[in-house]
Amino acid sequence: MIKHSKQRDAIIARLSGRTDHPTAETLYQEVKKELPNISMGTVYRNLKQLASLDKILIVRSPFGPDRYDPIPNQHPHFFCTNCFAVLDLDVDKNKILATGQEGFKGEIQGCISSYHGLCPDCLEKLKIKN
Amino acid sequence: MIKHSKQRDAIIARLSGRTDHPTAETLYQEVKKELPNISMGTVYRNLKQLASLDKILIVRSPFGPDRYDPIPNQHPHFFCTNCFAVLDLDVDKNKILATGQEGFKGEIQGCISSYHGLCPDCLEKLKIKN
DNA sequence: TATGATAACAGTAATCGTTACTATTATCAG
DNA sequence: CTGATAATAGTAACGATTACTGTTATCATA
Repeated sequence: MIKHSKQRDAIIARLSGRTDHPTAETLYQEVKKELPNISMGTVYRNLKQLASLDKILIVRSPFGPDRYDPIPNQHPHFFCTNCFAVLDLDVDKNKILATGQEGFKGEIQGCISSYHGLCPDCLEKLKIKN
Repeated sequence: MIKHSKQRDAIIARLSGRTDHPTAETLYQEVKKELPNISMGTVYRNLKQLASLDKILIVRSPFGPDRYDPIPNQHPHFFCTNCFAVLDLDVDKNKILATGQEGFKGEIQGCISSYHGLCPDCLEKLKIKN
């Protein structure tokens, strides 16, 4: 049975609406301003709980620590190798899932596809430089 | 300048030809039988070096520790949520890459797609049970 | 509105996978 | 052979995350 907590509220409030996929550390630092005594354990515990309730998404980064996404349904992400930004990509997931299933005898339950390279901003900056 | 080492040879020998995507720990335990004094640091160092020379592939698992693949070119993997096996999948990578690029203003340099679910073995065992 | 069960907490210690450090050893070009 | 240095074994440290523990907050029921 789930009980209400202001810590969890604050974490959700900080995460929702964002598209920058913050880390647990970032969320911790930000929520701390509002609730100075909150601890990392609380942040991790709640993020994990929210993910298991399909309210948010944990995005495993190929580089650093996990990132958190307020959009709960699995979707592809783009990881900038230059500035480490994480962007949402609009890819037809079903198309990719279908691609994977061809000739596979097991049961595919999901697909996580991540792209990497230079984000639009970094590409632009590089173009100006050269 | 790269110098030859029997430790590296042993690691390559143990990994090549395999399709089970062992962890660094597994390789360490196995190579240890041949070279009892080898240390984990040596295993990690060499695996990393080999990957940077595109001789092997580091496969980041969504569950546990990294897995290592003797096939050096990036290709999709299937992760069994039941037995944690990692399988190679034969998917047209270019198709997935193309899917990602639609309308994206940055520069996509690569794509890693991983599938998860039940591997053929686990699916079969589950079918027999029910 | 009390009360008791327990979910959630803060603070801290521990864990896991991996990387860094250091003094020694092995490789190899000249 | 010899000197430069890549690679090593052993160990310590690291970052991200999870587990533990005693206390506090929530909330269904009385």
